[in-house]
Amino acid sequence: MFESGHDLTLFDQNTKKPLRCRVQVILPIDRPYDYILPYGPDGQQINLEPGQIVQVPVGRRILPGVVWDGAADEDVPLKKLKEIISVSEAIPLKAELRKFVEWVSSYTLSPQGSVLKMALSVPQALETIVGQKLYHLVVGREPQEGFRITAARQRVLDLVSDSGGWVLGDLAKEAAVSSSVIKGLEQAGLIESYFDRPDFSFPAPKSDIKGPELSHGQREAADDLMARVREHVFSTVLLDGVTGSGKTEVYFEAVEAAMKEGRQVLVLLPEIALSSQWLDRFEQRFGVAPAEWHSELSPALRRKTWRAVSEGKASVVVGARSALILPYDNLGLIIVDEEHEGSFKQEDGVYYHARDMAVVRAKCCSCPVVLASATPALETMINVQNGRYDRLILPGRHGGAGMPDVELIDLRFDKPERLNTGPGWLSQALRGAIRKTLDAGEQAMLFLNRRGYAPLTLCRTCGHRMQCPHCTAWLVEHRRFARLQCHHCGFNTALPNACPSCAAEDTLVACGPGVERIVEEAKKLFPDANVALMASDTMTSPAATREMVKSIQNREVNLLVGTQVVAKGYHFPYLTLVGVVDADLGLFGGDLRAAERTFQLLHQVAGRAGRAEHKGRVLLQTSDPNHPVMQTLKAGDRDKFLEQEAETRARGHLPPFGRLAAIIVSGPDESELDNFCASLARAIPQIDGAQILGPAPAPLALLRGKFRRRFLIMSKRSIAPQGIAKEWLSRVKPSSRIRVVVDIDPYSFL
DNA sequence: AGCACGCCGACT
DNA sequence: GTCGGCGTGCTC
Repeated sequence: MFESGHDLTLFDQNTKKPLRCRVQVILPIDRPYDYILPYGPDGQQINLEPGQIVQVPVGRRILPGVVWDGAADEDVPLKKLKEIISVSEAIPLKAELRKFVEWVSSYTLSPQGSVLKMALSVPQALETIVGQKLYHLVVGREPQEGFRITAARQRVLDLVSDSGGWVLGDLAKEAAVSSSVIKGLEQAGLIESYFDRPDFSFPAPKSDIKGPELSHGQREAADDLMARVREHVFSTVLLDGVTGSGKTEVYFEAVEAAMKEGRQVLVLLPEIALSSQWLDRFEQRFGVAPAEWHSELSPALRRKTWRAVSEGKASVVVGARSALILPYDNLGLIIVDEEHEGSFKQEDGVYYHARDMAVVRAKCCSCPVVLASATPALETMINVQNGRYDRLILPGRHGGAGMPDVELIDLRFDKPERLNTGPGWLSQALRGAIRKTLDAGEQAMLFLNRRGYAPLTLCRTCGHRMQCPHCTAWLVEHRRFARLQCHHCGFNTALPNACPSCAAEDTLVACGPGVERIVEEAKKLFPDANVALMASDTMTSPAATREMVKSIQNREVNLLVGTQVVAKGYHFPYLTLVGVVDADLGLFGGDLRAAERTFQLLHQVAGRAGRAEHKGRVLLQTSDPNHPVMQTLKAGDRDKFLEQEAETRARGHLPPFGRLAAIIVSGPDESELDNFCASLARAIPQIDGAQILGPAPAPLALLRGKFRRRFLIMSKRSIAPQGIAKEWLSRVKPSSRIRVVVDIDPYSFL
């Protein structure tokens, strides 16, 4: 395009060709495009360095992009080329981040532009930041002849004589004048305006605050971490310690060491929304709040944080997985807390596991990464065993409280514990234990990882089951709202009076328990108790959560019913009994990590019992008491569980002893989908050390109105499934109505 | 991801 | 005869 008006200077003096460079734009495209370098005021082209952030025309839009490494392709015809529109004042992306983007892209099989888009997720941060126009007094200036200081003008002058600057609107309002009065004063030179470039820095954490006294074991671990931080070399270390062993205090020492080195720290947490307690602890330790990074941030705060991170003005960032790809100025330490948490796996857009990518990021930055957990993922433990990761073990519980006793309540029909009076979900044994706990003035908690009142509603007359119209899933009754809800797509409908199938009235019955139903039963059984419900839909705001936690901590509530949100690190010092209503719940569904997740969750829930001077007691209601998960929970033997789980996985060549990639094919037309899957199946390659299963209907065969099928690539550890997937899928072209996504290292089997 | 181009049904 | 549905393909 020659519309730029630079016809005379468009060509380089020597080659007579305009200079070009490669720019990766934030489109789902996996290679950079070529662009003509921009022209300076002197008509000369301005050379740009890799990493510089630019705005470029793409089609008929203008998009951000990044100047990429490597030479432009001189074969692209000149008439196709467009000129770079502008260069952002933001700091160029470092080589280490560009490498990381390339790595994530090739590992996840996502287009490079999609990965880059996550790094440039704040378009406002790339623009030139002007700031607010502020007015202040010109000191010592006398009004010119004929310029009268009226009462209105005087009010303005009185206000602007203070030290700060005034925004036009505020000043006019406060002085009760119109903006023309202010403009007039500016014209007369009595006041002047300036642009206040906002300060994007976060207050530096104070490192002079003395941390808590560490035990000998904690001190040793902390010293090890601090030494790693000072070395500036990549290493991965598992910080392994039970709940209450002080993992946070230990890694805070490493955080402090990094700050003293002048380097930034990233702390990844699984659920930032639920971590107000974490933030409080940080503030206590370091005197200031850290920079936060998660989806709830306001646009203004996002911009400020992005800039501060890239300019090294935020020394500690706490965030969800997306904080991993921010443009750090000098990252010196990454901490992944609760590293076993499944929510670190992102499953939309770019499918990546933040824990594993954190290790790669640390490698790119030559810094240590700390994985902290009381129940490490099997993957992590195996990496410790084969020497890829180091491990620091924190001894025992802090403050002397022992681990709680775990007992199993056998729910099988012939067992006496099951007997109870009337219908209900709480066995006689559990009821008795709750009674005793309440009578002793202590707190009890009932755990059931299922929201709502009942997971299934059916018609007593015709047997019709209330199902989501968009998903293969039952609708869950939420009695508090008299509604039926789909927990997969959010579909929501009023609980009908009559059966939608046979029109019989008042025949719909709730089947199975959800937490709301447990609350109902608990209130009936223990009318004297103060029962409270803690679930994600009752903790809608941080304030509501704080309120709830407070009412438990000061014992207004003595019988708590909760879903997995109660497992997340709250301290309830008077809680001595935990009853798990259905310990087997997570074991179903053919998920390869079902046992592991159940163990982790129940272990964590069990850890809620008995933290202060009182010993805790945990009762697990199970129909499968001989299951390894139940047996190892009872024995309190985490490593035994991991050992058994490792054996099971090794036998099935499952991760981490083999590799998996899921291919999810979806579309609105079922027969078209099946046809495509058949042609994919015909093209399945024969590869030594790998096999491809499928197509199988994905467990949620219908999700959000789309039909889904699934293939699974299983390969030996030595073979990367990425290559297989790429080669195989490239041979069968889907129609545009069919979507194919590749999920490397899948976690969710939905 | 957008956005335009392109080819078949209900309308001013 | 056109307006507009969304299927298809491209973006340096």
